[in-house]
Amino acid sequence: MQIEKVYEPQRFEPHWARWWIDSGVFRPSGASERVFALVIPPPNVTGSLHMGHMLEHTEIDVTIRWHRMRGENTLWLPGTDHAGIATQMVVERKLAEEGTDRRTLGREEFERRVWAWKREYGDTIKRQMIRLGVSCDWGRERFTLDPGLSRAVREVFVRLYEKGLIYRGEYMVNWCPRCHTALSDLEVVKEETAGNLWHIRYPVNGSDRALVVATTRPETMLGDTAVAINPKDERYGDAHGRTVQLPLMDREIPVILDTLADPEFGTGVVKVTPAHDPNDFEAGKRHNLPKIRVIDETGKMTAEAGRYGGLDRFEARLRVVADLDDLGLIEKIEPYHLAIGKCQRCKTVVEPLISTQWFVKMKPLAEPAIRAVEDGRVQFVPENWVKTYNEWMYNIRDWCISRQLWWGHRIPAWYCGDCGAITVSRETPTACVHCGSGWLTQDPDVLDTWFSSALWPFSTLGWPDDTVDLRTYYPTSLLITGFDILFFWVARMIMMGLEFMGDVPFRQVYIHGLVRDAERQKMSKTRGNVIDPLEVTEKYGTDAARLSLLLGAAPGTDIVLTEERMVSSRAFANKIWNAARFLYLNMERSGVEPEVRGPGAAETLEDRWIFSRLNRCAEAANRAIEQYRYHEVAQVLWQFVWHEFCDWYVEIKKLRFQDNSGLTNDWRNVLSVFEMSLRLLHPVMPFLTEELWQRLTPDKTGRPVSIALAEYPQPDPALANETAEKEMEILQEIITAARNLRADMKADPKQQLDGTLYSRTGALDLAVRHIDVIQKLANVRLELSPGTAPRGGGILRSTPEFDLVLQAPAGQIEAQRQRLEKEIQQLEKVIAGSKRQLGDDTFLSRAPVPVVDGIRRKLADYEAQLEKSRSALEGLPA
RNA sequence: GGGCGCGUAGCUCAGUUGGUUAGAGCGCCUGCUUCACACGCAGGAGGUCACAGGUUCGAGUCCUGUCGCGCCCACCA
Repeated sequence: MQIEKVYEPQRFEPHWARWWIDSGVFRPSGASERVFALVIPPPNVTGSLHMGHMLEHTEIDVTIRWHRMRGENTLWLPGTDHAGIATQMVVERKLAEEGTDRRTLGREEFERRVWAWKREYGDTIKRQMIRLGVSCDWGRERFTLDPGLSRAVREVFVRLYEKGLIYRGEYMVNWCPRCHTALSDLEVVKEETAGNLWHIRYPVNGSDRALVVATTRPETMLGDTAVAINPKDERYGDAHGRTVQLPLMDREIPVILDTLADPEFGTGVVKVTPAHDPNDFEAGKRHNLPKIRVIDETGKMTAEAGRYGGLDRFEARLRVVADLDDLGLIEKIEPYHLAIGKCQRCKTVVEPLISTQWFVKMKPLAEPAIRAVEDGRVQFVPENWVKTYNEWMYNIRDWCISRQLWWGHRIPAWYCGDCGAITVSRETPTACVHCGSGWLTQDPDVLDTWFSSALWPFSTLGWPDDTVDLRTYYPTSLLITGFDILFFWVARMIMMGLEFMGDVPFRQVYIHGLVRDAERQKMSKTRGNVIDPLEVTEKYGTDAARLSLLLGAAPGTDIVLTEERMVSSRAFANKIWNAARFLYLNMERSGVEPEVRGPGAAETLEDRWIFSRLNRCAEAANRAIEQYRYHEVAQVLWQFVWHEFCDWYVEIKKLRFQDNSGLTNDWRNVLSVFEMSLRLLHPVMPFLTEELWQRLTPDKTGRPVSIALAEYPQPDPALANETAEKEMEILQEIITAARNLRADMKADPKQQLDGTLYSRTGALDLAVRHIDVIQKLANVRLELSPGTAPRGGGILRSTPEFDLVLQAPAGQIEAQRQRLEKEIQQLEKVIAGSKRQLGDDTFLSRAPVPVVDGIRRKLADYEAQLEKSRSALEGLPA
């Protein structure tokens, strides 16, 4: 058998990757357990894969594999970033045709091309989406891809509309002048920016005085239709009922009394621009003020802005300020920090504009969703996300769902050219429902993508039809996702699920951390600080990348991902690989077939021990996955495989193997433990374990075709063996003590040292039985003697169980002296601590008995140990 | 302004319900090319658990406050 010295993941992953993906979309029948998850982008669509996805998919994948290996059927619902994934597929293919490596392009250029290709290859994209089983309705292009989802979207829209929960209204919306679309509140990101607060004088008509208003956006003054003061603000009593002259526009506008003005802030006087500020808009409604739009959809000043018309809004600001300054109307300018809203997608400064849009009334939908979480029908892991969820749900605002984009589900509303009324309909209407006219035009807008995403848990199962899938799989059991889309998606799925299915969409929501880079920055495509999964999986292997992510994935914490971590994960993969290499090569040498026949009799201590440890490991791993403690899974397996199986078990077994010995019990047990370890590891490191498992069992008859379908090891009380664990522990202590002494005296590793092991306990008998193991692993030759070590016999290390004395080469006792002195110091410290506790009556009376007993026992050990160390120190030659 | 979270070894982080001398990986130091693995083996150094109080027989763990950091939400011009 040829096995490479170093594990080269690239050689094995592509083959299994294909299987991995295919296996994902498998539909069980009569499922008992359901898993609800996002699609894992196929490896050939890596363009859309980033570390955040990878973490999410890894956690999902671990969970799915675990369930499947436990014989529980899973349904994995492929999910939602259809357009993104499909586009990336096209782009990847296009690049491959061109022979361009996407990594040489750079993010920006890549994104640019994605957008270009999106338009150019729209048709191909749609076909690809069909292949992926995803769906999208390309609104502006007027054809429908997936009748299912489109139908569900229209159904929901119509039902909500008929219930009065969807309405069309003129409101202030967040408008992106670059994307030319309205945005929901959530799509606006606030950015702290240094700006100015301009104080502008507005002369009061029929009076000498002027009202000074403070504003951060002077250009909007062109659209002012009032000036507000607080009714309680005594400073401006004389201005009540008067008007002011709006500078630059020479318009007379009223002074209104409104709580909009906060006497504490600025001058206490506010300019009111109902067309360009949400607060002013509300105030304008209260006072029936005209709304003058001075900025248009492209961010340019309108004709209403007089001589500033046509100017860019930022240019206009400079001109307005300059002109006001010329007129001597600038009272002062103070620097001011403000949060400017920007478009999440393109970072353009958002412009609040009055516009007619479609909205969903959220309060009636939010209330049942709040209750569902409160009474535990939906459970968050970790639980503290409930607070965040509630915070948002209790303060929820109506949701602007119409978008002026060219992709998306088109709004099923038609306007009548004759009577102007709206017809909302599931099917394309032939006549206006109000006047019967046939002159109908569909609303050109499309829906927010999150609108259809919110329907995903049931639309993917066939809703609105009453399908078997729907009845079987709704509600699903688990959603794994990031908190960044808690509001965008999770909350809305819960609301829609309750509204249309009458039940929650999922029982549990596991919320993972965000992936951050070494500088603690959130990794995101737009920020450009991503570690490219393509690169790292190629460099370190997908298994190593997965393991690195999992090791950091403690619930409730973010993940800092560094290359160092992947280096060590790769080392672990290599360690497993080489353990296998050792086993397989030795099997050949021994004439053993590389297959597993199940464990043989556990005749030796190390066998009883490793089975007991394996059992504990299985127990911990199962529990950890069940509780979504992925970091613990990884850690527990790492510890067991490396530091128990490799470091001790295999090392001991080396002494047992002889050439051509055939299939001994030793072999059967080693292989059995290794094979079970592979199965335990499989969800965490699928490729490596699959490859090794296949090599281990070349004859597949009677076995699952893949390790992914093999049984996940479950804890078995019959394997637990306290005695073996305790004995092995002492054996390890003896060996470690000997190695310690060797290191202290700087012994040549090749030189076998003589010594004596003294013991009055079972350790002596243990040592007698395992003297070969001790002598080989520590490279010493020991005599065994009952009793305790005599003074001055050599250098010593002792435990409550035994004293080990080695003959020190001359001149190497100084290290021993220092070590003993330090040890004595430490012991004195802990003895003092224990004594203090045991001397305290309240402690004795209140602490539980086992705790007190434990400390008593420990104190006795410490004291015995101290005695030995002191005596050893005194026994050292001066 | 409101809410959430974090501050533990040089670095990145664990530490389930308070209970023996606080852990891991990386890095560092010492010694080893021992025929599975230098992506390795053996050994080692390194922490007043941010600070100050409090509860308790006992606090890294619970409570209060302070300082520092991060995130989310919010219509104060």
